[in-house]
Amino acid sequence: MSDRPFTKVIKMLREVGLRPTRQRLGLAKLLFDGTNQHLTAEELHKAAQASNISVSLATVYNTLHQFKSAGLLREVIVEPGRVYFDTNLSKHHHFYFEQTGEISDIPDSQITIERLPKIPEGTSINCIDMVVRLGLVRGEN
Amino acid sequence: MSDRPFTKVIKMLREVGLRPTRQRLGLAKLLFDGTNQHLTAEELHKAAQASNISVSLATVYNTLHQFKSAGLLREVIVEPGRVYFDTNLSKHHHFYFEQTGEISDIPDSQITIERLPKIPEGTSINCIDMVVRLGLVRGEN
DNA sequence: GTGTTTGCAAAGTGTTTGCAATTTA
DNA sequence: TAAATTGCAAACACTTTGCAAACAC
Repeated sequence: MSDRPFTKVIKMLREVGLRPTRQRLGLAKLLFDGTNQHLTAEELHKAAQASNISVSLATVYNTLHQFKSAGLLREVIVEPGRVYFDTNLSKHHHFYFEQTGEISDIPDSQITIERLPKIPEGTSINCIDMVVRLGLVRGEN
Repeated sequence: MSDRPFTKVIKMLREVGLRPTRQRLGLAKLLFDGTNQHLTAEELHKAAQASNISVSLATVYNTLHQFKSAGLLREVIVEPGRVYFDTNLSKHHHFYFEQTGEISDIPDSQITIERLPKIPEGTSINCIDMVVRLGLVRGEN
């Protein structure tokens, strides 16, 4: 850690037009640590508490949506009633472990969508989300 | 309509071990009319009311899950906080119209997943869900 | 100082559940 | 009659919102 550990994050936030408040800096530091993460708002809130970053759950929700709108995060929907936010912005798809609720990335190099369907006139593709749902072999548990 | 319009549906329900109650028959008739449908519980409940099929929303939820467990329906998740049920049981993927919240089927013949990713040891693929999210061209609205 | 952001608590949305009354076989 | 099913209302999980206080520039 340098003596100005927030410099990069501050810059990142300014670039997308968000004021670098204490809460945003704390959350950004947890999120953009260089690893690919898939977190719900509650998980991030707990992680923040564990790191002594004082921030309310409502602010975590707001911040996640601001980061998403700013293009710093992607939303992943695999389960009813729960939204994951993904720090990996590159083209990729997801494994979803149905037993545990865990999500992990599938590198784009490991999967190929060969033919794309004709899309209705007047529409354009925003994105293609693929989820490979995994269970345990032979009904183990 | 024959004079025994429920014969097929009764048989279908018995085959999956569900008693053919008035509510299930009514909902099944709406769902399995030969077309591919993508309905939420609320939508089905409204459709039932419109057809003078008296059934509570709680029963619609229960019935949809029973039909799903019985393999008569598939669940489609494209949006946080809303579950669609799909009457098309054949292999296929979905278009999702982000403006309207509508879902439509992509025939499996129009799309191909070429290489499948290596899946973690001890797991098996339950299913692969692909959602092609569509917007309007050129930011029209 | 001015506009932005935060945090709380309340409200909202879609879904599930407990249980008594009803229905099915 | 025994077991399954229904419907209501309450509970639920997750998320959003209104607004006064706190903060950033």
